[in-house]
Amino acid sequence: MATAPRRIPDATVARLPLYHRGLLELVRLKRGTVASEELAELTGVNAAKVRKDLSYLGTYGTRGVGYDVDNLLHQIGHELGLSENWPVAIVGIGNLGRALAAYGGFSARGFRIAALLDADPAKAGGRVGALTVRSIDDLAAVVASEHIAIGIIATPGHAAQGVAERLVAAGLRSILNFSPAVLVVPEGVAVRRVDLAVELQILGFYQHHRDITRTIPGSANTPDTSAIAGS
Amino acid sequence: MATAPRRIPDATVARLPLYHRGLLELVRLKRGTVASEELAELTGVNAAKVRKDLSYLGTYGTRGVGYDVDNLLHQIGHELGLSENWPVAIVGIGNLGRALAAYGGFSARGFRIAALLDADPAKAGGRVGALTVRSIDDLAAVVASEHIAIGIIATPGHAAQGVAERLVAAGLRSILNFSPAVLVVPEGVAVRRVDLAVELQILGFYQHHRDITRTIPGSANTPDTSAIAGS
DNA sequence: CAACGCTTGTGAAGCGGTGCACAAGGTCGT
DNA sequence: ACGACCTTGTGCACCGCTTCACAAGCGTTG
Repeated sequence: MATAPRRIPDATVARLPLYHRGLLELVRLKRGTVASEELAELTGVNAAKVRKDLSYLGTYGTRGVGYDVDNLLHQIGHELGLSENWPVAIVGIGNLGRALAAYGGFSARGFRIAALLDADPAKAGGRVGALTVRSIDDLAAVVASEHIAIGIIATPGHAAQGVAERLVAAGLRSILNFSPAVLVVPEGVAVRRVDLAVELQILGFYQHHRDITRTIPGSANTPDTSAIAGS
Repeated sequence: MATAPRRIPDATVARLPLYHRGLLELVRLKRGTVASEELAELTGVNAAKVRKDLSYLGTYGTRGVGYDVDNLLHQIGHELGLSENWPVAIVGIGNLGRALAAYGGFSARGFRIAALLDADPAKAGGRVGALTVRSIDDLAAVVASEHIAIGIIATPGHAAQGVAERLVAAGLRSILNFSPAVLVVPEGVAVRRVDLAVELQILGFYQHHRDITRTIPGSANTPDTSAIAGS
Protein backbone atom coordinates (compact mmCIF):
# COMPACT_ATOMS: atom_id res chain seq x y z
CA MET A 1 0.00 0.00 0.00
CA ALA A 2 2.95 2.29 0.68
CA THR A 3 4.10 4.34 -2.28
CA ALA A 4 7.50 3.56 -3.77
CA PRO A 5 10.03 4.77 -1.21
CA ARG A 6 12.52 6.25 -3.62
CA ARG A 7 12.29 9.74 -5.00
CA ILE A 8 11.80 9.65 -8.75
CA PRO A 9 14.29 11.77 -10.72
CA ASP A 10 12.83 14.50 -12.92
CA ALA A 11 14.39 12.97 -16.00
CA THR A 12 12.60 9.72 -15.27
CA VAL A 13 9.28 11.46 -14.71
CA ALA A 14 9.60 13.06 -18.12
CA ARG A 15 9.99 9.61 -19.68
CA LEU A 16 7.14 7.85 -17.89
CA PRO A 17 4.54 9.20 -20.33
CA LEU A 18 6.66 7.83 -23.13
CA TYR A 19 6.65 4.35 -21.64
CA HIS A 20 2.96 4.70 -20.95
CA ARG A 21 2.23 5.36 -24.57
CA GLY A 22 4.48 2.54 -25.70
CA LEU A 23 2.65 0.16 -23.40
CA LEU A 24 -0.72 1.29 -24.74
CA GLU A 25 0.55 0.27 -28.15
CA LEU A 26 1.64 -3.14 -26.83
CA VAL A 27 -1.77 -3.70 -25.25
CA ARG A 28 -3.33 -2.99 -28.62
CA LEU A 29 -1.05 -5.64 -30.10
CA LYS A 30 -2.16 -8.07 -27.38
CA ARG A 31 1.37 -8.53 -26.08
CA GLY A 32 1.43 -10.09 -22.61
CA THR A 33 4.95 -9.23 -21.54
CA VAL A 34 7.70 -6.97 -22.78
CA ALA A 35 11.46 -6.90 -22.23
CA SER A 36 13.27 -3.69 -21.43
CA GLU A 37 15.12 -4.05 -24.71
CA GLU A 38 11.90 -3.96 -26.72
CA LEU A 39 10.33 -1.15 -24.74
CA ALA A 40 13.56 0.76 -25.24
CA GLU A 41 13.40 0.36 -29.01
CA LEU A 42 9.75 1.36 -29.02
CA THR A 43 10.40 4.58 -27.14
CA GLY A 44 13.84 5.49 -28.43
CA VAL A 45 15.45 5.16 -25.00
CA ASN A 46 18.49 3.17 -23.87
CA ALA A 47 17.49 -0.22 -22.42
CA ALA A 48 19.49 0.20 -19.22
CA LYS A 49 17.78 3.51 -18.71
CA VAL A 50 14.39 1.89 -19.13
CA ARG A 51 15.20 -0.65 -16.45
CA LYS A 52 16.56 1.95 -14.06
CA ASP A 53 13.54 4.18 -14.63
CA LEU A 54 11.11 1.35 -13.99
CA SER A 55 13.02 0.25 -10.91
CA TYR A 56 12.19 3.58 -9.29
CA LEU A 57 8.52 2.61 -9.38
CA GLY A 58 9.20 -0.66 -7.59
CA THR A 59 10.01 -4.18 -8.68
CA TYR A 60 7.44 -4.93 -11.30
CA GLY A 61 9.53 -7.00 -13.69
CA THR A 62 10.28 -10.72 -13.71
CA ARG A 63 13.86 -11.74 -14.38
CA GLY A 64 14.21 -13.96 -17.37
CA VAL A 65 10.79 -12.88 -18.69
CA GLY A 66 10.27 -9.15 -18.73
CA TYR A 67 7.47 -6.89 -17.57
CA ASP A 68 3.79 -7.76 -17.55
CA VAL A 69 2.34 -5.23 -19.98
CA ASP A 70 -1.02 -4.73 -18.27
CA ASN A 71 0.46 -4.47 -14.82
CA LEU A 72 3.22 -2.09 -15.83
CA LEU A 73 0.77 0.09 -17.70
CA HIS A 74 -1.38 0.24 -14.62
CA GLN A 75 1.54 1.06 -12.33
CA ILE A 76 2.82 3.87 -14.53
CA GLY A 77 -0.70 5.20 -14.93
CA HIS A 78 -1.07 5.17 -11.18
CA GLU A 79 2.22 6.95 -10.67
CA LEU A 80 1.24 9.64 -13.17
CA GLY A 81 -2.06 10.09 -11.39
CA LEU A 82 -3.72 9.17 -14.64
CA SER A 83 -6.80 7.60 -13.11
CA GLU A 84 -7.72 11.05 -11.82
CA ASN A 85 -8.94 11.99 -15.30
CA TRP A 86 -7.78 15.53 -14.57
CA PRO A 87 -10.19 18.26 -15.62
CA VAL A 88 -8.32 20.87 -17.65
CA ALA A 89 -9.22 24.45 -18.50
CA ILE A 90 -7.96 26.20 -21.62
CA VAL A 91 -7.59 29.97 -21.46
CA GLY A 92 -7.32 31.79 -24.76
CA ILE A 93 -9.54 30.45 -27.52
CA GLY A 94 -7.63 31.54 -30.60
CA ASN A 95 -6.34 29.23 -33.29
CA LEU A 96 -4.18 27.26 -30.90
CA GLY A 97 -6.74 27.13 -28.09
CA ARG A 98 -9.36 25.79 -30.47
CA ALA A 99 -6.98 23.21 -31.84
CA LEU A 100 -6.11 22.06 -28.34
CA ALA A 101 -9.79 21.90 -27.41
CA ALA A 102 -10.44 19.67 -30.38
CA TYR A 103 -7.32 17.55 -29.95
CA GLY A 104 -8.42 13.98 -29.36
CA GLY A 105 -5.18 12.82 -27.78
CA PHE A 106 -5.92 14.18 -24.35
CA SER A 107 -8.92 12.11 -23.37
CA ALA A 108 -7.08 8.88 -24.12
CA ARG A 109 -4.24 9.91 -21.84
CA GLY A 110 -6.06 10.84 -18.68
CA PHE A 111 -7.25 14.37 -19.31
CA ARG A 112 -10.60 15.96 -19.97
CA ILE A 113 -11.05 19.44 -21.37
CA ALA A 114 -13.61 20.74 -18.93
CA ALA A 115 -13.71 24.47 -19.62
CA LEU A 116 -12.80 27.08 -22.23
CA LEU A 117 -12.23 30.70 -21.28
CA ASP A 118 -11.41 33.84 -23.16
CA ALA A 119 -11.05 37.52 -22.31
CA ASP A 120 -12.77 38.64 -25.50
CA PRO A 121 -16.48 39.26 -24.79
CA ALA A 122 -17.21 38.52 -28.44
CA LYS A 123 -15.94 34.99 -27.98
CA ALA A 124 -17.77 34.26 -24.73
CA GLY A 125 -20.92 32.31 -25.37
CA GLY A 126 -19.56 30.77 -28.54
CA ARG A 127 -19.34 27.02 -28.78
CA VAL A 128 -16.33 24.83 -29.54
CA GLY A 129 -17.30 21.21 -29.84
CA ALA A 130 -19.47 20.37 -26.87
CA LEU A 131 -18.27 23.27 -24.73
CA THR A 132 -19.34 26.87 -24.41
CA VAL A 133 -16.65 29.52 -24.16
CA ARG A 134 -16.94 31.48 -20.93
CA SER A 135 -15.54 34.80 -19.83
CA ILE A 136 -12.20 34.85 -18.05
CA ASP A 137 -14.01 36.69 -15.26
CA ASP A 138 -15.82 33.47 -14.45
CA LEU A 139 -12.50 31.72 -13.90
CA ALA A 140 -12.73 31.27 -10.14
CA ALA A 141 -16.30 29.98 -10.36
CA VAL A 142 -15.49 27.58 -13.18
CA VAL A 143 -12.39 26.22 -11.43
CA ALA A 144 -14.45 25.52 -8.35
CA SER A 145 -17.49 23.99 -10.02
CA GLU A 146 -15.54 21.87 -12.50
CA HIS A 147 -12.77 20.99 -10.03
CA ILE A 148 -10.18 22.12 -12.55
CA ALA A 149 -6.70 20.83 -11.73
CA ILE A 150 -4.60 22.10 -14.60
CA GLY A 151 -4.72 25.30 -16.60
CA ILE A 152 -3.53 25.69 -20.18
CA ILE A 153 -2.54 29.17 -21.32
CA ALA A 154 -2.99 29.64 -25.06
CA THR A 155 -3.16 33.42 -25.13
CA PRO A 156 -0.79 35.86 -26.81
CA GLY A 157 2.39 36.46 -24.82
CA HIS A 158 1.41 39.83 -23.42
CA ALA A 159 -1.66 38.41 -21.72
CA ALA A 160 -0.03 35.31 -20.28
CA GLN A 161 1.35 36.66 -17.01
CA GLY A 162 -1.99 38.16 -16.06
CA VAL A 163 -3.80 34.93 -16.83
CA ALA A 164 -1.23 32.97 -14.85
CA GLU A 165 -1.83 35.14 -11.82
CA ARG A 166 -5.57 34.64 -12.07
CA LEU A 167 -5.09 30.88 -12.40
CA VAL A 168 -2.90 30.81 -9.30
CA ALA A 169 -5.34 33.01 -7.43
CA ALA A 170 -8.09 30.56 -8.33
CA GLY A 171 -6.07 27.85 -6.62
CA LEU A 172 -4.41 26.11 -9.56
CA ARG A 173 -0.92 24.76 -9.04
CA SER A 174 -0.20 23.30 -12.49
CA ILE A 175 0.07 25.43 -15.60
CA LEU A 176 0.92 24.52 -19.16
CA ASN A 177 2.04 27.66 -20.97
CA PHE A 178 1.91 27.75 -24.76
CA SER A 179 2.63 31.45 -24.96
CA PRO A 180 6.19 32.62 -25.53
CA ALA A 181 6.16 34.58 -22.26
CA VAL A 182 8.23 33.46 -19.29
CA LEU A 183 5.88 33.27 -16.34
CA VAL A 184 6.69 34.34 -12.82
CA VAL A 185 4.74 32.26 -10.31
CA PRO A 186 4.91 31.61 -6.56
CA GLU A 187 6.97 28.71 -5.33
CA GLY A 188 5.10 25.44 -5.43
CA VAL A 189 3.32 26.19 -8.69
CA ALA A 190 4.48 23.98 -11.55
CA VAL A 191 4.79 25.59 -14.96
CA ARG A 192 5.76 23.90 -18.16
CA ARG A 193 6.40 26.06 -21.15
CA VAL A 194 5.95 24.89 -24.74
CA ASP A 195 7.11 27.52 -27.17
CA LEU A 196 6.48 26.39 -30.71
CA ALA A 197 8.84 28.94 -32.22
CA VAL A 198 11.64 27.93 -29.85
CA GLU A 199 11.49 24.36 -31.06
CA LEU A 200 11.85 25.56 -34.62
CA GLN A 201 14.71 27.85 -33.67
CA ILE A 202 16.61 24.99 -32.06
CA LEU A 203 16.19 22.98 -35.24
CA GLY A 204 17.28 26.04 -37.17
CA PHE A 205 20.48 26.21 -35.18
CA TYR A 206 21.52 22.67 -35.99
CA GLN A 207 20.46 23.00 -39.62
CA HIS A 208 22.45 26.21 -39.91
CA HIS A 209 25.56 24.68 -38.36
CA ARG A 210 25.34 21.57 -40.49
CA ASP A 211 25.28 23.86 -43.50
CA ILE A 212 28.30 25.78 -42.24
CA THR A 213 30.48 22.80 -41.45
CA ARG A 214 29.56 21.18 -44.73
CA THR A 215 30.95 24.12 -46.64
CA ILE A 216 34.20 23.91 -44.68
CA PRO A 217 35.61 20.51 -45.67
CA GLY A 218 38.55 20.91 -43.31
CA SER A 219 36.60 20.55 -40.10
CA ALA A 220 34.33 17.79 -41.30
CA ASN A 221 35.04 15.37 -38.51
CA THR A 222 31.37 14.97 -37.60
CA PRO A 223 31.41 15.68 -33.88
CA ASP A 224 28.82 13.16 -32.80
CA THR A 225 25.60 14.30 -34.42
CA SER A 226 23.96 11.17 -33.03
CA ALA A 227 22.99 13.31 -30.07
CA ILE A 228 20.73 15.17 -32.45
CA ALA A 229 18.88 12.15 -33.74
CA GLY A 230 18.75 10.76 -30.23
CA SER A 231 17.12 13.71 -28.56
CA MET B 1 34.82 36.90 -39.25
CA ALA B 2 35.72 33.45 -37.96
CA THR B 3 32.91 31.64 -36.17
CA ALA B 4 33.23 31.14 -32.42
CA PRO B 5 35.83 28.42 -31.92
CA ARG B 6 34.13 26.60 -29.03
CA ARG B 7 31.50 23.94 -29.45
CA ILE B 8 28.20 25.14 -28.01
CA PRO B 9 26.59 22.72 -25.52
CA ASP B 10 23.12 21.47 -26.39
CA ALA B 11 21.71 22.90 -23.19
CA THR B 12 22.98 26.30 -24.20
CA VAL B 13 21.54 26.02 -27.71
CA ALA B 14 18.14 25.31 -26.20
CA ARG B 15 18.35 28.56 -24.25
CA LEU B 16 19.53 30.82 -27.04
CA PRO B 17 16.00 31.30 -28.40
CA LEU B 18 14.96 32.33 -24.90
CA TYR B 19 17.60 35.02 -24.73
CA HIS B 20 16.71 36.06 -28.24
CA ARG B 21 13.14 36.67 -27.28
CA GLY B 22 14.12 38.50 -24.11
CA LEU B 23 16.37 40.78 -26.13
CA LEU B 24 13.60 41.50 -28.61
CA GLU B 25 11.59 42.69 -25.63
CA LEU B 26 14.46 44.91 -24.47
CA VAL B 27 14.78 46.44 -27.93
CA ARG B 28 11.10 47.26 -27.80
CA LEU B 29 11.75 49.01 -24.49
CA LYS B 30 14.61 50.94 -26.09
CA ARG B 31 17.16 49.58 -23.65
CA GLY B 32 20.73 50.09 -24.86
CA THR B 33 22.56 47.63 -22.65
CA VAL B 34 21.58 44.80 -20.34
CA ALA B 35 23.38 43.06 -17.48
CA SER B 36 23.42 39.30 -17.17
CA GLU B 37 21.46 39.63 -13.94
CA GLU B 38 18.58 41.37 -15.70
CA LEU B 39 18.54 39.08 -18.71
CA ALA B 40 18.51 36.20 -16.26
CA GLU B 41 15.45 37.51 -14.49
CA LEU B 42 13.72 38.16 -17.79
CA THR B 43 14.24 34.60 -19.00
CA GLY B 44 14.03 32.69 -15.73
CA VAL B 45 17.63 31.49 -15.96
CA ASN B 46 20.47 31.70 -13.44
CA ALA B 47 22.69 34.74 -14.09
CA ALA B 48 25.94 32.77 -14.07
CA LYS B 49 24.42 30.44 -16.62
CA VAL B 50 23.51 33.38 -18.83
CA ARG B 51 27.09 34.63 -18.77
CA LYS B 52 28.55 31.22 -19.47
CA ASP B 53 26.07 30.63 -22.30
CA LEU B 54 26.88 33.96 -23.90
CA SER B 55 30.59 33.40 -23.49
CA TYR B 56 30.32 30.42 -25.84
CA LEU B 57 29.31 32.80 -28.60
CA GLY B 58 32.37 34.97 -28.04
CA THR B 59 33.17 38.00 -25.93
CA TYR B 60 30.33 40.37 -26.62
CA GLY B 61 29.91 41.90 -23.17
CA THR B 62 31.66 44.86 -21.58
CA ARG B 63 32.82 44.45 -17.99
CA GLY B 64 31.30 46.97 -15.67
CA VAL B 65 28.55 47.75 -18.20
CA GLY B 66 26.81 44.69 -19.57
CA TYR B 67 25.87 43.57 -23.07
CA ASP B 68 24.90 45.83 -25.94
CA VAL B 69 21.32 44.80 -26.64
CA ASP B 70 21.34 45.32 -30.40
CA ASN B 71 24.67 43.65 -30.90
CA LEU B 72 23.86 40.66 -28.71
CA LEU B 73 20.52 40.20 -30.44
CA HIS B 74 22.27 40.21 -33.77
CA GLN B 75 24.92 37.75 -32.63
CA ILE B 76 22.40 35.27 -31.24
CA GLY B 77 20.26 35.65 -34.33
CA HIS B 78 23.28 34.91 -36.45
CA GLU B 79 24.19 31.87 -34.39
CA LEU B 80 20.65 30.52 -34.71
CA GLY B 81 20.75 31.02 -38.44
CA LEU B 82 17.79 33.29 -38.04
CA SER B 83 18.53 35.51 -40.98
CA GLU B 84 17.92 32.53 -43.24
CA ASN B 85 14.17 32.98 -42.83
CA TRP B 86 13.80 29.23 -43.09
CA PRO B 87 10.96 28.02 -45.31
CA VAL B 88 8.90 25.46 -43.39
CA ALA B 89 6.43 22.86 -44.63
CA ILE B 90 3.57 21.57 -42.49
CA VAL B 91 2.33 18.05 -43.18
CA GLY B 92 -1.08 17.13 -41.83
CA ILE B 93 -3.67 19.87 -42.04
CA GLY B 94 -6.02 18.92 -39.23
CA ASN B 95 -6.88 21.10 -36.27
CA LEU B 96 -3.29 21.38 -35.12
CA GLY B 97 -1.81 21.84 -38.57
CA ARG B 98 -4.23 24.63 -39.33
CA ALA B 99 -3.49 26.32 -36.01
CA LEU B 100 0.24 26.13 -36.69
CA ALA B 101 -0.26 27.50 -40.18
CA ALA B 102 -2.12 30.47 -38.75
CA TYR B 103 0.23 30.99 -35.81
CA GLY B 104 1.74 34.43 -36.12
CA GLY B 105 4.70 33.80 -33.87
CA PHE B 106 6.79 32.04 -36.50
CA SER B 107 7.35 34.83 -38.97
CA ALA B 108 8.66 37.14 -36.27
CA ARG B 109 11.22 34.56 -35.23
CA GLY B 110 12.86 33.68 -38.50
CA PHE B 111 10.48 31.20 -40.10
CA ARG B 112 8.07 31.27 -43.00
CA ILE B 113 5.34 28.72 -43.55
CA ALA B 114 5.93 27.99 -47.20
CA ALA B 115 3.84 24.91 -47.86
CA LEU B 116 0.94 22.86 -46.49
CA LEU B 117 0.50 19.21 -47.36
CA ASP B 118 -2.04 16.53 -46.54
CA ALA B 119 -2.67 12.95 -47.56
CA ASP B 120 -6.42 13.43 -47.75
CA PRO B 121 -7.39 14.21 -51.36
CA ALA B 122 -10.45 16.03 -50.03
CA LYS B 123 -8.20 18.54 -48.32
CA ALA B 124 -5.84 19.10 -51.22
CA GLY B 125 -6.73 22.23 -53.10
CA GLY B 126 -8.33 23.83 -50.04
CA ARG B 127 -6.94 27.12 -48.83
CA VAL B 128 -5.61 28.03 -45.40
CA GLY B 129 -4.79 31.70 -45.16
CA ALA B 130 -2.73 32.58 -48.22
CA LEU B 131 -1.65 29.02 -48.95
CA THR B 132 -3.20 26.18 -50.90
CA VAL B 133 -3.07 22.70 -49.40
CA ARG B 134 -1.23 20.30 -51.67
CA SER B 135 -1.11 16.53 -51.86
CA ILE B 136 1.58 14.73 -49.92
CA ASP B 137 2.53 13.14 -53.22
CA ASP B 138 3.83 16.51 -54.35
CA LEU B 139 6.22 16.60 -51.38
CA ALA B 140 9.47 16.17 -53.26
CA ALA B 141 8.49 18.78 -55.85
CA VAL B 142 7.37 21.27 -53.22
CA VAL B 143 10.52 20.82 -51.12
CA ALA B 144 12.63 21.50 -54.17
CA SER B 145 10.71 24.46 -55.55
CA GLU B 146 10.19 26.17 -52.20
CA HIS B 147 13.64 25.26 -50.82
CA ILE B 148 12.01 23.85 -47.72
CA ALA B 149 14.49 23.40 -44.87
CA ILE B 150 12.33 22.15 -42.03
CA GLY B 151 9.31 19.84 -41.96
CA ILE B 152 6.59 19.90 -39.34
CA ILE B 153 4.60 16.72 -38.80
CA ALA B 154 1.12 17.38 -37.50
CA THR B 155 -0.51 14.14 -38.56
CA PRO B 156 -2.05 11.44 -36.35
CA GLY B 157 0.54 9.16 -34.77
CA HIS B 158 0.02 6.23 -37.11
CA ALA B 159 0.92 8.30 -40.17
CA ALA B 160 3.94 10.04 -38.71
CA GLN B 161 6.66 7.49 -39.45
CA GLY B 162 5.65 7.26 -43.08
CA VAL B 163 5.62 11.01 -43.45
CA ALA B 164 9.02 11.25 -41.76
CA GLU B 165 10.48 8.82 -44.25
CA ARG B 166 9.12 10.83 -47.14
CA LEU B 167 10.50 14.03 -45.66
CA VAL B 168 13.94 12.46 -45.29
CA ALA B 169 13.74 11.03 -48.79
CA ALA B 170 12.95 14.52 -50.07
CA GLY B 171 16.20 15.69 -48.54
CA LEU B 172 15.05 17.29 -45.29
CA ARG B 173 17.30 16.96 -42.27
CA SER B 174 15.24 18.81 -39.66
CA ILE B 175 11.86 17.60 -38.44
CA LEU B 176 9.55 18.92 -35.78
CA ASN B 177 7.17 16.15 -34.76
CA PHE B 178 3.90 17.04 -33.07
CA SER B 179 2.51 13.53 -33.28
CA PRO B 180 2.87 11.23 -30.29
CA ALA B 181 4.81 8.70 -32.37
CA VAL B 182 8.51 8.12 -31.78
CA LEU B 183 10.22 8.50 -35.13
CA VAL B 184 13.07 6.38 -36.41
CA VAL B 185 15.30 8.38 -38.74
CA PRO B 186 18.78 7.98 -40.24
CA GLU B 187 21.72 9.44 -38.38
CA GLY B 188 22.26 13.10 -39.11
CA VAL B 189 18.57 13.93 -39.22
CA ALA B 190 17.47 16.12 -36.33
CA VAL B 191 14.07 15.41 -34.83
CA ARG B 192 12.39 17.30 -32.05
CA ARG B 193 9.23 15.87 -30.60
CA VAL B 194 6.54 17.95 -28.96
CA ASP B 195 3.87 15.75 -27.47
CA LEU B 196 1.10 17.88 -26.05
CA ALA B 197 -0.32 15.07 -23.94
CA VAL B 198 3.07 14.26 -22.48
CA GLU B 199 3.45 17.77 -21.15
CA LEU B 200 0.11 17.45 -19.41
CA GLN B 201 1.03 14.06 -18.02
CA ILE B 202 4.22 15.43 -16.51
CA LEU B 203 2.21 18.16 -14.84
CA GLY B 204 -0.24 15.51 -13.73
CA PHE B 205 2.54 13.59 -12.02
CA TYR B 206 3.66 16.52 -9.91
CA GLN B 207 0.11 17.55 -9.12
CA HIS B 208 -0.70 14.00 -8.10
CA HIS B 209 2.35 13.74 -5.86
CA ARG B 210 1.73 17.09 -4.26
CA ASP B 211 -1.76 15.85 -3.41
CA ILE B 212 -0.36 12.65 -1.92
CA THR B 213 2.31 14.26 0.23
CA ARG B 214 -0.15 16.89 1.41
CA THR B 215 -2.39 14.21 2.83
CA ILE B 216 0.56 12.71 4.69
CA PRO B 217 1.53 15.48 7.13
CA GLY B 218 4.50 13.50 8.41
CA SER B 219 6.62 13.85 5.29
CA ALA B 220 5.80 17.48 4.59
CA ASN B 221 9.34 18.75 4.46
CA THR B 222 8.94 20.22 0.99
CA PRO B 223 11.85 18.61 -0.85
CA ASP B 224 12.81 21.54 -3.03
CA THR B 225 9.83 22.11 -5.26
CA SER B 226 11.63 25.14 -6.63
CA ALA B 227 12.93 22.81 -9.30
CA ILE B 228 9.36 22.59 -10.52
CA ALA B 229 8.78 26.31 -10.76
CA GLY B 230 12.24 26.77 -12.19
CA SER B 231 11.93 24.35 -15.05
C1' DC C 1 45.49 60.24 -12.79
C1' DA C 2 44.37 57.15 -9.25
C1' DA C 3 40.99 54.84 -6.66
C1' DC C 4 36.51 52.83 -6.66
C1' DG C 5 32.49 50.30 -8.10
C1' DC C 6 30.34 47.43 -11.18
C1' DT C 7 29.89 43.45 -14.35
C1' DT C 8 31.93 40.14 -17.19
C1' DG C 9 34.33 35.84 -18.05
C1' DT C 10 35.96 31.55 -16.15
C1' DG C 11 38.36 27.92 -13.01
C1' DA C 12 36.81 24.51 -10.22
C1' DA C 13 33.71 21.93 -7.38
C1' DG C 14 29.26 19.74 -7.09
C1' DC C 15 25.28 17.35 -8.90
C1' DG C 16 22.31 14.69 -11.55
C1' DG C 17 21.85 11.64 -15.30
C1' DT C 18 23.70 8.03 -18.45
C1' DG C 19 25.29 3.68 -19.74
C1' DC C 20 28.20 -0.30 -18.93
C1' DA C 21 28.81 -4.60 -17.01
C1' DC C 22 27.50 -8.12 -14.11
C1' DA C 23 25.45 -10.58 -10.20
C1' DA C 24 20.89 -12.03 -8.73
C1' DG C 25 17.09 -14.48 -9.65
C1' DG C 26 13.61 -16.09 -12.38
C1' DT C 27 11.72 -19.67 -16.39
C1' DC C 28 11.83 -23.52 -19.34
C1' DG C 29 13.37 -27.82 -21.29
C1' DT C 30 14.96 -32.23 -20.33
C1' DA D 1 15.18 -32.05 -9.97
C1' DC D 2 18.66 -29.84 -12.35
C1' DG D 3 21.13 -27.12 -15.58
C1' DA D 4 21.03 -23.85 -19.37
C1' DC D 5 19.28 -19.66 -20.64
C1' DC D 6 17.35 -15.26 -20.27
C1' DT D 7 16.24 -10.69 -18.34
C1' DT D 8 15.99 -7.81 -14.48
C1' DG D 9 17.97 -4.75 -11.05
C1' DT D 10 21.96 -2.09 -9.67
C1' DG D 11 26.90 -0.64 -8.30
C1' DC D 12 30.02 2.22 -10.41
C1' DA D 13 32.56 5.12 -13.44
C1' DC D 14 31.88 8.71 -16.58
C1' DC D 15 30.19 12.90 -18.59
C1' DG D 16 27.95 17.22 -19.21
C1' DC D 17 25.71 20.82 -17.06
C1' DT D 18 25.07 23.94 -13.16
C1' DT D 19 26.55 26.95 -9.73
C1' DC D 20 29.72 29.38 -6.89
C1' DA D 21 33.28 32.45 -6.19
C1' DC D 22 36.58 35.54 -7.70
C1' DA D 23 40.11 37.68 -10.58
C1' DA D 24 40.25 40.57 -14.65
C1' DG D 25 38.83 44.55 -16.84
C1' DC D 26 36.13 48.64 -18.03
C1' DG D 27 34.06 53.08 -16.96
C1' DT D 28 33.41 56.77 -13.82
C1' DT D 29 34.18 59.95 -10.34
C1' DG D 30 36.76 62.91 -7.36
